[in-house]
Amino acid sequence: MKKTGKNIHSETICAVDYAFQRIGGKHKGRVIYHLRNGVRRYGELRRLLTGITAKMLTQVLRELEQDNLVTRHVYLEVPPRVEYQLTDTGRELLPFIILLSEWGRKQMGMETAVSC
Amino acid sequence: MKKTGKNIHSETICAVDYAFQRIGGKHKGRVIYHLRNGVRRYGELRRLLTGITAKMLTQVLRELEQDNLVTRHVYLEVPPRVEYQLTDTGRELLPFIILLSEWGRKQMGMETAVSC
DNA sequence: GAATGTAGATACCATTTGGATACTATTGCT
DNA sequence: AGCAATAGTATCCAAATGGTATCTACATTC
Repeated sequence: MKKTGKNIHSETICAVDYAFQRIGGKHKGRVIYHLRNGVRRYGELRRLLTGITAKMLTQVLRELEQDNLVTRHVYLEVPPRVEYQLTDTGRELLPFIILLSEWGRKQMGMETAVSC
Repeated sequence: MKKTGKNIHSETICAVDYAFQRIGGKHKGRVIYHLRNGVRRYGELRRLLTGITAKMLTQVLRELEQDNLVTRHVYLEVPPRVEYQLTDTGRELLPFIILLSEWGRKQMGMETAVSC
């Protein structure tokens, strides 16, 4: 519970700002990118997104869920299973993320470039 | 002078991360957006980017300059005149920013939507 | 001589964000 | 009984980010 106040995009007026608030942040783009091919389990994402801590991954996923960019599906099993998937709205962002990653790859120089 | 260390994208390996480091942050997208039609003076940008302080605008512009996304042209006049412009690399980002702003506008609902 | 305008710089503070570490619950496996 | 696996929480701390207020230089204008 984050105090109170401007947690959800408050009164943004600028569409560019608005969009950046939804996909900005350190890891959001990368999470969306790794959901590009469909369903992923929590643990899978954690292994894919090297350098992210459990706390951050959870936090980012929750924000994306609240933002209606991913869905979270909990299976009542033990050990637990939770699957994440892009919503239609989230999928609409994919072209952008993918193009951006291509731009990034180009800028980095092909040697160092890694899909992710 | 920001301490020392990982100021310039350190050793990012992920192209998505890399791209977000270059255009992420609270105002970068919007600054790029407002440079979409060519040259802008510092003061113009400040008036266009409502809600940004002089400090932040300067900081963002300097980062974009270091990142080779904008050029800074100082005229030795009094009162001073400084003009900013996108580089070719920066211009390559425009399609994405514009698409993103369209996505944002769509998401916001047309009523509230404002170009910027 | 004082005020105005431009494009900042600088110091200081508050908030936000991110990270390290340890901990939980439950079942199956050995 | 003890351990592994999954999907997290909780707590505390460090760093990054953003904001406020004040200051500068210099020519022009009042």
